[in-house]
Amino acid sequence: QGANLERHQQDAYRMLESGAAYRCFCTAQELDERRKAAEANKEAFKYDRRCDRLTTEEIDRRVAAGEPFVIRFRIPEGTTEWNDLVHETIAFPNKDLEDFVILRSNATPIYNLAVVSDDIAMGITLVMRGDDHISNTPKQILLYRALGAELPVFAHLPMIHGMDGKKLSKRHGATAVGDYQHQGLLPGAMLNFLALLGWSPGGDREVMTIDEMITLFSPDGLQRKAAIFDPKKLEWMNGQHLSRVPLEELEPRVTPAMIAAGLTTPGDVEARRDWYMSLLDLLRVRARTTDDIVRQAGPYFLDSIEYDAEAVAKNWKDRSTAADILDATGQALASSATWTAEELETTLRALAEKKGVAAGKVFQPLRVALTGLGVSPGIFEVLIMQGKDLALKRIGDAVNWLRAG
RNA sequence: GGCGCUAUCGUCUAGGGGACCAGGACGGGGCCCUCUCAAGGCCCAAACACGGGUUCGAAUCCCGUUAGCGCUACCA
Repeated sequence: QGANLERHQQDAYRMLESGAAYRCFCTAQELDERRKAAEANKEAFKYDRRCDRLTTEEIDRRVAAGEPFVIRFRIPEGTTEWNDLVHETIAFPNKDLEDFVILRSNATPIYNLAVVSDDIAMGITLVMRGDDHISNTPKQILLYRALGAELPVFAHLPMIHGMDGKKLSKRHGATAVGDYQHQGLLPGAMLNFLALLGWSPGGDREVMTIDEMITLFSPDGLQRKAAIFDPKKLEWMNGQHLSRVPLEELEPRVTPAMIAAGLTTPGDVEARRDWYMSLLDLLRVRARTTDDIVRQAGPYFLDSIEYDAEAVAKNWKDRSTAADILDATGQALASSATWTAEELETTLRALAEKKGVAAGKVFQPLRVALTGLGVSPGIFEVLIMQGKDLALKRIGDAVNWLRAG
């Protein structure tokens, strides 16, 4: 830090000595007043270089008197232009630039000096940043030249705007990346989504892994237009990644939330890892975030469940009918020997036929008994994931609950 | 105000003079699949900002207008 500051100061004084910069004794208040006056007259304010006209004696006298000063960079005549990696040629007439401060009166550097000085020191060859820095670029180029350094290549990427069309920033629409992670978004999905705002591999390619994006990348695909951040598409993108990512990769991103929700423990996950993995595989299909997975997971871990009012109203409309069908279902299932999807299906469909009702009239009440919800993965998969003991217990509980009410 | 950047469906975009009465995706609507919900499949509505050029021919090239955004500090 101290070494950097020292270098910044040295660079500023180097420009002062070479005549590329000069001391300015105008105070912030004075400048502010002149700026306001100009604004009142509807004139564009630009520093009038009055301190550049000071005589050497005058400057020496004021410095010796301990008067505070800043160092200003003197904009030369001409035009400053560069070949931007994404915009091609961008040119600024120097007359529109003003003699900007590079070193404050407290001897600390202003941003433009600091970046240039640092980038030179670090040997930076490519500067990629947001479009909002385009107007800083001519000033920085002039600084590179005054410092006798080689220019890096500049690439100005489009901004990302919020749904209101305004620039997203610390002050506007800021969401910490950690928040997105807590919302159950996968890093790969976030990166994929963000990459597509401002870049396209060409063609119709959209869902990509990080490695794929890297191999597909080319500056030609860089966009010039600002993009609007659409949370809906981000969510969709996350759902895509959720279903495609290898299970082993997904597991560590879900388990902490599962544990935090009190559904399981590290030891439990370890003990029945195969079962746990197939549960994740089953639930991720209809999830858009890892949080969705956690929300759906309750019925497979908890001892007892709550019945969703809506699901009950819809699928257990008539309590005694529901209790009877569930009772019969429980009995049919109890005699199942293999507990495989095929056998379960055969058993339940046979039951429906025997009762003279559509299969759904058996499946839906069962779904509520098993999960408490009207929505879940396929009923046979639920039965298998829960296992015979738990499933039969759930059915028994449901029958009791229905007959008690 | 000055300067700069940008301009294809609501949104992200493909497109680089004829292959475009403009393709894909999100979102919306409908259908199929189906034990529910997703996923998946199929279909529909939806765009080249405007005006001038250049050219045999412009979404594509040039100019202007308009609009949006950005910058305009002893902030970064």
